[in-house]
Amino acid sequence: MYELKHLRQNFDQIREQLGPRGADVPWDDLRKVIAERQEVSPKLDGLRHELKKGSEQVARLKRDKQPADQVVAEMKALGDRIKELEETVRVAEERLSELALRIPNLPHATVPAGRTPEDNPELRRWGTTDPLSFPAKPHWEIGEALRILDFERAAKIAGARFAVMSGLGAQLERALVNFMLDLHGTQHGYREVLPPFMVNAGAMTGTGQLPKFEEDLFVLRDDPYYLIPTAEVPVTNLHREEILDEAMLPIRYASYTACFRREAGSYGKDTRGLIRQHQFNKVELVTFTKPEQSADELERLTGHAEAVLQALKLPYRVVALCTGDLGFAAAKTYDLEVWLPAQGVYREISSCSNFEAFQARRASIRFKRAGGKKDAKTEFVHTLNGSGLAVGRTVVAILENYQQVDGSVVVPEVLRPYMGGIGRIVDEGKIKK
RNA sequence: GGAGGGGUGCUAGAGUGGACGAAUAGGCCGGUCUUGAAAACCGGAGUCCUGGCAACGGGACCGUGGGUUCGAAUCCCACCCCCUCCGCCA
Repeated sequence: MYELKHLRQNFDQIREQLGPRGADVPWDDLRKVIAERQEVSPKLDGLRHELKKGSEQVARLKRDKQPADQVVAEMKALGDRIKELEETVRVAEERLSELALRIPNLPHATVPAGRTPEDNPELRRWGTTDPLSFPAKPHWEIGEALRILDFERAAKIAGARFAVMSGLGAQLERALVNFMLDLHGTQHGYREVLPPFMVNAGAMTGTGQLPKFEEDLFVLRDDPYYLIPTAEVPVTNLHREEILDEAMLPIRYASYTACFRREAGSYGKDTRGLIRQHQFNKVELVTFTKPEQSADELERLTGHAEAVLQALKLPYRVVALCTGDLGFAAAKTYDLEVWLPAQGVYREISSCSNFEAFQARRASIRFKRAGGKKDAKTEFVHTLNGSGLAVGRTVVAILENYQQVDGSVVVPEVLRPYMGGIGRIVDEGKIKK
């Protein structure tokens, strides 16, 4: 209902501001269904009012031992009429939300105009990208040679786009998760959350994955659950259908989860290595703020993700997504791209977004101001999230940036306490190639 | 998976098919009293849709969805969730 009201009151403005982003939306159908609902709904309320009065009259008559047959007959007819109208309204509202849930978010005013990723402006760079003193190898070659990454056996037990990590590779992954959670928890003030890795359709709708992107999700065959594509889904939906106290805001969560993505439509892209997997680990930052805080919060959250890269001494740059590259639910997004020397490119390792009230409206996440007037309405919170960071891609960056001429990989200093003091990954030689 | 018991407001917890948007208690907010507080007393409070500048109206909401009825928190059906016991299990 929130969606419907918002849409009805801002219909033309939304349509106009969306511009090409709203190209898929059947605006005329929408307008028609909204009008229909607006026409029938008050009628229905009126009839219900009559029915209520009539029924009260029946009660009074019976109490006074008076005949009520005539009123009962009238009310029966009225009841039938009401049932018809209820069906009409139900169908209209169903159709309405079906259409309305496919409308993307409006870009924030500060989002740069553009059509493709090439139009994304670079905001800043950190670290140096001097070439190595020897030819840089891609991470899959490094990992397979060290026997910490095994794509062949992963294909045997699962399929394409899966990896097995073992030995110090598995330890590196685990060290990164712990390091990131500790950093965000202790230094940055986030509360750690470990949610279910499967959710229901309601949660997926709340954050915007459904109904439009069902083909990107893994679905269970016999139970009504989806595997989460990101911790954003379970963690944002933690407060679905809640009215929060103003004093609770901002709420900041850091959450490790595995993430599952079908990657339908990306055949042939990044087929080698760990870049694009069906399952990967990620530490996600999710925050809820008051509307006036969300712009600052996005900068802050992005900084927290950057802090991980800086601590690991991995070179990166920050780009702002242009209007054409912005995701469905986001109002504004910064991507963090880490330097990969083998390909000589920056690759996305974190995406930090402000969704403003888009998800809050869908998931009904509201708050009430404390000092407000008596009749103050509830307001929608703003939701944000960002990877802090994608763990598999961080392993990629470490393998490639910390590789040595002898094929070993130096462990970044901040991770050593998490790896029993080990400073270098070498081939342990225990597993047959 | 089997058997039984439950889901009511911020919480606990009542609720014979009609006076129930819902008793009562606690908590919360405002006030009186007090140097201040506590206690006591008085008062106030839900969410959503909708009409109206407003005052103030109308409607919906007792896990969810159907059904019976003039009328459902209350009766019937299905589903979901929670608790207890049994089975299975990391």
